[in-house]
Amino acid sequence: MLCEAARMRIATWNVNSVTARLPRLLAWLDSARPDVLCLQELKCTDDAFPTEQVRELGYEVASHGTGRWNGVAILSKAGLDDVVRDLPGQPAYDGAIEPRAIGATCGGVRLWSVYVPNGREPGHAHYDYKLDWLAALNDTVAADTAADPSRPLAVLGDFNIAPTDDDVWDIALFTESTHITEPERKALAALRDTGLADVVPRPLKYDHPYTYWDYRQLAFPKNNGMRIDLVYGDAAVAGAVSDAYVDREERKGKSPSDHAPVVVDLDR
DNA sequence: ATGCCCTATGATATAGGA
Repeated sequence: MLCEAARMRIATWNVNSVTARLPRLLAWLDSARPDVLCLQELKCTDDAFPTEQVRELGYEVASHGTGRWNGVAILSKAGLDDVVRDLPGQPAYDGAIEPRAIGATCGGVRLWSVYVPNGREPGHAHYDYKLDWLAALNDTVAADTAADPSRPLAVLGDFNIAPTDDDVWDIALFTESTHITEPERKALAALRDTGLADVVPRPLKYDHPYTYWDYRQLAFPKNNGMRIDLVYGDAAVAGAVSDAYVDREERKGKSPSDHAPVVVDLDR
């Protein structure tokens, strides 16, 4: 059960640099007014995170960033407790534990903001790292669930996996690529086996709820997109969903991220 | 118009993104 609020809007957004996206981020928070926003690809240190400007809009901030790459955060107007940085048992890459996960409890809901490794290409060390990382995520979800089975839980973020062939604009172009391989999709299936469900958002336009469009080659106007930003919720969360959508408006205009926010409304 | 890649960095290129 959601403890503190009957209604709660949660969202996730890979902003591709929180500094470069700051004007759009602040405007979007002010208009969409999520209770909780999970961010990925901050590309800044915690010291450089625009904490004060986000606070002025009523959000508490827990960020986890080390600089040039990666970085995740949770912004909340519904409380921000029991913050955990990194997954327990998170694998290292090239000797470093990268800032790709942060967990917190907001309004009685356990939430994780995750930026799953890209994988580069099948067979690359980064691809094995991606699968190892997903296994650690699975263990984290299982442990969190075991710790308090009555507490709703959701994982939100950039999973860098298209769950089905329909989640990319042309599957024929992906035969040599990551994001669609069986081991990656099996990792998602394992996550579902822990009791989570893929909360599929509705698109605001066209037939597929893509969340990412490359900056190049007119991908957005052509709707050459991918659904890789996902919300995985347990039965309590999935059962409380009253609406879910991709805010593709945020992919338009001046200086957009290449990802759009995914918004999920919960109503018990 | 949704419009032909973007970001941060010991920066005059490069790594990474997906």
